[in-house]
Amino acid sequence: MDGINAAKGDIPPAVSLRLQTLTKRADFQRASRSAHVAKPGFILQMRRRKDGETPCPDQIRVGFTCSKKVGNAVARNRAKRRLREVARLGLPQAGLPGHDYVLIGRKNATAALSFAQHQKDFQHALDILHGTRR
RNA sequence: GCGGAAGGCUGGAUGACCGCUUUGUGACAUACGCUGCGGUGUAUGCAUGGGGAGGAAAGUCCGGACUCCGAAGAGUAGCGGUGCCGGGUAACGCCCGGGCGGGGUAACCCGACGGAAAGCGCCACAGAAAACAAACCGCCUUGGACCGGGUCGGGCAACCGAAACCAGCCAAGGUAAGGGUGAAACGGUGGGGUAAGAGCCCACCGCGUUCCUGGCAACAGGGACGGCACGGCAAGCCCCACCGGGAGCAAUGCCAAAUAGGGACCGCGUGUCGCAAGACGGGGCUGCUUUUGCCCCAGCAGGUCCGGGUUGGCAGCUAUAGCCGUCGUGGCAACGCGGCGGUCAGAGGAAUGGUCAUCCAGAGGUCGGGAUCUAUCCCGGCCUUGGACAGAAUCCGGCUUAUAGGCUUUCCGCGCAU
RNA sequence: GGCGAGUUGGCGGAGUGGUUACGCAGCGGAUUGCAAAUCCGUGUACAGGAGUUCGAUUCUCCUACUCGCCU
Repeated sequence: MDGINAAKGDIPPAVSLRLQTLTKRADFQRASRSAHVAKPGFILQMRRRKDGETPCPDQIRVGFTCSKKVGNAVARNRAKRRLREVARLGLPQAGLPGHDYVLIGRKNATAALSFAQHQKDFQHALDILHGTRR
């Protein structure tokens, strides 16, 4: 273990409430094979990580992605920014530790729907995935 | 006032709450490293201050900087590019000025704009002929034969004979004016000339050669001569002039981690003198040659491939061929030179934002008023709607492509008034 | 991000400056008691836009889309 990775592993538990961003293609592919909920503005996927997969087992990780169907680079980046804001405001309180979440942007709707509607849909989708609502 | 032409600038504004990234400061907290135990370095958090997308950031079409390939020097073969002339520039296929050709009433716009008498190739169909010209029809002359018409003679007539007048036929020759075609037909128009014709001759135009004048040049103007000889295509091959070594920041260098530090093949190769330093010689180094240079000469180093591992971090990485503003100066201009002031994103699955409110452009509807022959236009109120193209990825200079609108300068044509 | 290649009927796939082959599929007919196989016939294409040329699928430029390689 090098010094940098060792330092990350010793971070106190309070810091793990922060969201970490998914970057690896493999993580996205694993998430796509697990449970998902579709909303007009986005698709939410959730996966429980196996033990020992990351140094910090209680961390919530989240990823954002948009296919080329969403539009050009400006449209894709705008969709990802809005989804990132939704996750930043809602996920640290409502998310379960040790899980990976992936938000997928959809054509037109992600940019067009109101922000309050997105937040409502996000909470609803989380409730379904966590099993507290059918 | 209407219609146009050429540029330049701009590319929503303000506020509130919540965030991201970079950087300065702190003597604050946590972790780790070093320690001479005084400290010090790095990372993270916290507090506070500053910076944070474009005119095209795009396409990757050109030119460079930079890095590696052998130090990127010279010549040459091949390949690729550029292509009127002069200037600007680090350089360019870019920009400016000029020439020539084409378009437009004009302002102005457009042009891959060297060479087709160096050579090869192609020109389908149609047409007589598609490239050193030739001669199918036609026109003309001469000769022959005498079927037809006409003429003449004989005969009442049928008919017979003569001459070679007309048309046709055959042969020899002249000619290229005319000929359906085609993208393109071997100078054009007019006159003379001729058997018919023809640059055969003349005038003008076009073309070519040569001389003079102006211009740095492209080229322009004028004179003399020639007498048609020279079709098109070079974004077909090619010739001429000039330019270019190849690859690209996922280049390249360093650190850490991890695996079995593994296997196969190729190339070079055992030199001489000297105690040594070194010298000589041999071999290798981008298609080839050459100059200098580098490496090797006893087992080290080099190359290719296979198998396995990693998919991390740091540098390169953002400011100088700088750029921006302003003043002076040289130049028709592009641009150059000098002074002063300012300094301008550096992310890395990728920040530069999210939400809300108000305002300003804009569009639509409606109401009221005014102008006008009408179409319509102007002013004010209310409601609704609504923001073009588009996101840095090593960095610069260009080109090209996409783009709702708004502001502004100069010029041209027409109409009206003076 | 950088570099390179391609686009021809419904599908695959040649081609070249002068009317775009061929195979499979589709449709119609023949054959058969009915089908399959076989035979005959038939329709449908040069990614889009400019330029060069008498003429462009081909040559040149721009635009759009697709695919591959490089850490």
